[in-house]
Amino acid sequence: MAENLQEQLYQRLREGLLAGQFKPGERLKIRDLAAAWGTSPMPVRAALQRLVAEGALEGEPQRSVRVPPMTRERFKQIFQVRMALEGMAVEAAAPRLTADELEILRVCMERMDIAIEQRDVQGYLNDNSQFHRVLYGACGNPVLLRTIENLWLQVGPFFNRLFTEADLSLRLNDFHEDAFKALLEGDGKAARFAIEQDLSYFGQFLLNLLELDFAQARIG
Amino acid sequence: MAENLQEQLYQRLREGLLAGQFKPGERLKIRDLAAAWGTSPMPVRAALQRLVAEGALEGEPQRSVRVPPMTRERFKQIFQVRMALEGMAVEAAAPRLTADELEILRVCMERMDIAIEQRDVQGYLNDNSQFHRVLYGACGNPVLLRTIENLWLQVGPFFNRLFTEADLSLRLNDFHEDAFKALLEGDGKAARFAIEQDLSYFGQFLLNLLELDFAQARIG
DNA sequence: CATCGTGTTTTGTGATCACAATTCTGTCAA
DNA sequence: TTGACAGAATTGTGATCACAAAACACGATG
Repeated sequence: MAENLQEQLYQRLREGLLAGQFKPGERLKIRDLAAAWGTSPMPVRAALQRLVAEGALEGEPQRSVRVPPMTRERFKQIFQVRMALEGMAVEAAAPRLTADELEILRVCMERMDIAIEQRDVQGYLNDNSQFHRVLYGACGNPVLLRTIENLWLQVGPFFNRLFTEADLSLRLNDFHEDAFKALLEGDGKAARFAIEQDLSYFGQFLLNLLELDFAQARIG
Repeated sequence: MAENLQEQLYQRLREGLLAGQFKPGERLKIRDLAAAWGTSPMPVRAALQRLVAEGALEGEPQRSVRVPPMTRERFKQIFQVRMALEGMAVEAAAPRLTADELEILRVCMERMDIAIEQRDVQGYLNDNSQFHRVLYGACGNPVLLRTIENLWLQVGPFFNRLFTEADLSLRLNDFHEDAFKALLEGDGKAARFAIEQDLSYFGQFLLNLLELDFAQARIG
């Protein structure tokens, strides 16, 4: 249980980022976090620097690290890479998925349906995350997996923040089902296509939310 | 000139890695490097941790950081991702290349021809690196660019080490010329295809060298 | 001769301190 | 009211030290 202190703090920060607990543009100060966690500044510094190296945070020398604000451009840039890599991961995973993993995917889909019905945003996002994570995890390529996780970390801070229950729509789960059927038949190409459609649909959704957010920022 | 100390050390280590100055499996010890550079262990630690976060070095908790040994599997994994991302970068760069950048590419090709003729391995690798770097740099997607650079950093330590003058072949520059012609005509698809062939050819070459290296290790 | 165990050294990790660069705050001048 | 500027407070960076875990060397034991 007792790992490295800096590793623990890294995990906490990472989860916080993925959960959207930090506002884009917000500056994370070493001493503040150290005081909050009750540690010395040292492991906090290490954890922050690691996140900067991974692209999850941005920091100029001699200046406070901050959560990178999301722009249309950056979102599109990340999206383009995600599309290529996650598509590739699905296609590679298709012939390698075990029965257990398929079962997990099925359960995730069930729970997403329920979450949508109950308008439980947090639950939906969690299961959506797990669905994709399990799927990509079976691709057999750790380098690819790691790169994908990095990209998720870069979009996480903003989309968990913007996505509200008003945006929950049954359509969101359709592509998961398409992908699942294709995977059952071992059709990698079709699964890839379905996931790419999922990303595309979800991505367009988020892009709209981002525009709305900009508009609101201009007013308020 | 005087940036962050840890940034400077990071750059030095990075260059050293790309130049193949460190053997795969070699362990980099904080105090040793600090003594060698004449600094305190602190900025060295930060630089090493950054490289670990980028995947260029590997380190388990409470253990020395080391240069990851290259295996067939890992090489294929990295290669698969490189193929997708570098191909995408070329296609995106094709309509954006300026006349200046095209000129740089042309000069790189010229110099590679000369380097091959003179059996200047180091010169060839430098220009090859610059050729690809300039090409990808024009893709207009910083996220993509950063990811590609990370992957280069992961293969760098081993291929600059294994590639010797015996392996210099004129064929190596053919695909660059194909790509260049396609770029002049603004044909992104063709340029992508040429670069993918280049990667494929070069990658197969390196894979063979890797096998030879394994065989030698088994004997010697 | 091989293998395990023990004591020593090495090495990463975290805390504390010193310093310089940045950021903040309040005041003055246009 | 707005802008710049000087002082103070904040904050990242690097050095030094303390400690525990890992790596190592060497002798005991089968």
